[in-house]
Amino acid sequence: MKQTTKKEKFFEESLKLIHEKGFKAVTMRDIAQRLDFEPANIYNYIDSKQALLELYLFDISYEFHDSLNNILKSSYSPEEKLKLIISTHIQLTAKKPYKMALLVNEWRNLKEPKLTEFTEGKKVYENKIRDVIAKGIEEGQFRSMDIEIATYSFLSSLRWIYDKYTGSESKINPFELEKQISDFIFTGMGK
Amino acid sequence: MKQTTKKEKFFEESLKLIHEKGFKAVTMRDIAQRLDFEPANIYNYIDSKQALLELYLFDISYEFHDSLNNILKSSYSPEEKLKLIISTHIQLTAKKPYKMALLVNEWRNLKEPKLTEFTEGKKVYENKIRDVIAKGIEEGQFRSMDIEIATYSFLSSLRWIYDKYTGSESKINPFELEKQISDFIFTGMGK
DNA sequence: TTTATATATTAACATTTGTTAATGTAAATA
DNA sequence: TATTTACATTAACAAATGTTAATATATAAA
Repeated sequence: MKQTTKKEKFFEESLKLIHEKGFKAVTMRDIAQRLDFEPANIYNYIDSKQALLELYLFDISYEFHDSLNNILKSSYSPEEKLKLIISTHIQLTAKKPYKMALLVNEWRNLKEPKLTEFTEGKKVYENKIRDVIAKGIEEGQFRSMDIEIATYSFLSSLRWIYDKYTGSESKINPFELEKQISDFIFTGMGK
Repeated sequence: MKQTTKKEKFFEESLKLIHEKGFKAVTMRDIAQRLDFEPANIYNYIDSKQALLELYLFDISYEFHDSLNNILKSSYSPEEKLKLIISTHIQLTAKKPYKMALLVNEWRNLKEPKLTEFTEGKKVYENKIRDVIAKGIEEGQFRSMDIEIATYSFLSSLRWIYDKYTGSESKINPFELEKQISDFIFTGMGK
């Protein structure tokens, strides 16, 4: 039995609204209307519109960093690490697709100093991925290629996945998705 | 010797501003300030802020559709077609990286009926790509895989490329980029 | 020289938007 | 029962924003 259902509903519906219309396009009045109460009511739950975005973004961002760090701490090979990264990325995205969508599309709307904090974290994350790939090439598990482009390609192969878990269509099985994405990243489309 | 340099400068700088800050975040006063004149001046060049976005978006969108259609009309094999799509996509992106960035990030800010017109076109484009991939699998040029996921993966491998041609860093050679991306898409990262 | 075009300004407008103050009520807790 | 907590309202604000009207000037074309 959940408590404070109204507060939870607020955060849930606001998140979806921001995903649907974009952060800048959503007004406090939009949110209020969706929840069927007056705009002033929102400030019982959150200090400002910006704070709302920050909350969503840093919450999911932390989870990704944390999960990545745990994988990196392990003694798995670079290839196994990448597979784990793919796996946990898809699991997390399947569980929190709307926050993931904000992470991809709305971080630009952060204001300083939060914007810098976020983009620095983003760089750190990407560099960690790049290091795994670099090591994998070095050790001969991956073929020789441009490391930066490989990093971008790898990350972009994961970035669109939230799209499969937002909306009302039947959701794809995360494990099947993981297999398909893994195959694409490691063996490509060719035979 | 170019004519109407001021008008050209307006469209150029507005485009870059929208790319940097996002369409919603850019105000007419921002644009005016960048061009060192008064806001009212903008309306000598364009009817409205929305019209500006529409202009950029449908211009580049048309080029992509046109280029794709020309490739599809050819008698090349699915694999060769995909390679051509990659190639022309990168060439176009290298030539118009800022418009490409808007195409990826700002189309949501279109208003009806332009929004529907755009998203319909997007669907058409993606379906054409899917059909090429489906045919390639059917003919045994590509390995057996989920067609929809392959389509998303293929497209997402191309979607980030504008990032390499905006900004002031040294631009990567498009032909080298094409090789790297092609290799990633067709053979993956593994050996 | 006259005319048309491109480019510019000032001033103001109607809306929209995030936010606050003051206050009330129903439900949960002590 | 008394009191705190959660949830709600009305009314208004200051600032920001897209846009327009009226008008001026420099330049290029006729």
